Amino acid sequence: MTAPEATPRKRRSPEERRLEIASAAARIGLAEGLERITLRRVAEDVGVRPGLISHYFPEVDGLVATAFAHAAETERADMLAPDTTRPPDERVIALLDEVLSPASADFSRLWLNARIVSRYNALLRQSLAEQETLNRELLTALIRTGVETGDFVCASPERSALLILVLLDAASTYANEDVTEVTALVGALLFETAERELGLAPGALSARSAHLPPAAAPDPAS
Amino acid sequence: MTAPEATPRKRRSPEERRLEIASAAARIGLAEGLERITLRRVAEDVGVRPGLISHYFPEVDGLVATAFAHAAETERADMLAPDTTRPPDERVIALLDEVLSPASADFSRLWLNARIVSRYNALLRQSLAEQETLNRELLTALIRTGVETGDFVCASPERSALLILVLLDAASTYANEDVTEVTALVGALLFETAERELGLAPGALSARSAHLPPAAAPDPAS
DNA sequence: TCACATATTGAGCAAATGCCCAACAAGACT
DNA sequence: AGTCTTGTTGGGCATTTGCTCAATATGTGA
Repeated sequence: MTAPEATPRKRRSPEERRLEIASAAARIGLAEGLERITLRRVAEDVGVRPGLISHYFPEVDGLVATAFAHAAETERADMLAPDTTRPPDERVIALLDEVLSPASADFSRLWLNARIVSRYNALLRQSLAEQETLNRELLTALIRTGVETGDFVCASPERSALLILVLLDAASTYANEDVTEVTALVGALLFETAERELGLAPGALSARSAHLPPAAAPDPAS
Repeated sequence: MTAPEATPRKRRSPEERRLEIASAAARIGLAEGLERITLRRVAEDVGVRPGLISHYFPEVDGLVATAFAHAAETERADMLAPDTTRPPDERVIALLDEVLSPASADFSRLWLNARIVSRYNALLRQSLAEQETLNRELLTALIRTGVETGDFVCASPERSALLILVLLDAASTYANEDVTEVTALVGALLFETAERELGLAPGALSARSAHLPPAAAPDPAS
């Protein structure tokens, strides 16, 4: 049925091709898992012969690491890009909402996946550490900005950034299953914790959450 | 150097052999990852030919699922076994301490690992869901007991159990890296959250934690 | 228009994995 | 001791994977 479809050989600049391969690999890793990034699978997606993939990435481990980095950068550009046009609190809300949204389930899974695979892949391990650091630095910077503008009150932005990032991970650990229940629960805790860490009144963030967890009614009186 | 070491053929009862294989697979999965559970690898550990593994587990997926279940049951027996001899609060503290301890890093990793691999392994997916449910039920029961004895005040034990379990996952997500910082941070949040969920005074649990996070000084006044 | 640098292919090797099955022998039973 | 059930082996086949390398042809520059 499906003819082998021998496309006429197409020649590209090394940089262009490298990027094309990395993108394809990132797409596969994101949609199907990092384990599915194989020479032949990527080659097929790019419309090229497996040998060419090896030519640009002498070892698959490097390709996987690059693919992860590529995806992580894409995600970061979406969620943590320095953006001076919006107030810090609004940016924090957007970040939390984004990660809690089902739309980012693939990215959440990818991070988990990377943590597991990095056990056997030193390059990926390094890439993971770098991306983690970058995210933490950007969130720290965002919190610092908020402190400077007077929006936040926070003794240790690095500490708070880490705590929030870990909780974001937690919220997405169950990215496989019916997330609704877990998301709602952890989402509430996440907003609550963020508010506390950033010196905000309860509800200051969660009340303006688009994705807002059902009834985040803080009820201190039992 | 290493002679093939042809051990004299040893015959066992099916149940015994099955358990032996499952244990070996669990050990491998725990120490090196579920991806390392292969017919030949397990056979080598058991001291048997690969064909025999196939005989007891017609498909590797089933063996992996069984191995995970085996490990999860072992862990549960250690941390969540019904135990009427100790008061509920003490048992909760022991649970949190246990998971935060570096000694349980392998188990934490295994759960993450299972979540990832279950994407390609339907049997493992089912096993994972079962083990999750069992853990949640046991923790729910523990909280219920605490409510009955008057130790805890908790509107929804199921809800609280889930939240605590998710946070435990979060604490161990970074089981690969230098956990110290993350563990301390999330550990503090974990105890704090548990205390809130169970209607306890701040510090009621954390103050008695053996593994206790450094300075869990609740400081409501900024 | 033609040559040339090099991006790309085609073919293949070695290793690892899952799975199958006929033959073998350990140990229980008579 | 001999028999017979069945746990166990040995060998092998089909796939998939990473990687190599000489040969090919594309598109640029002379």
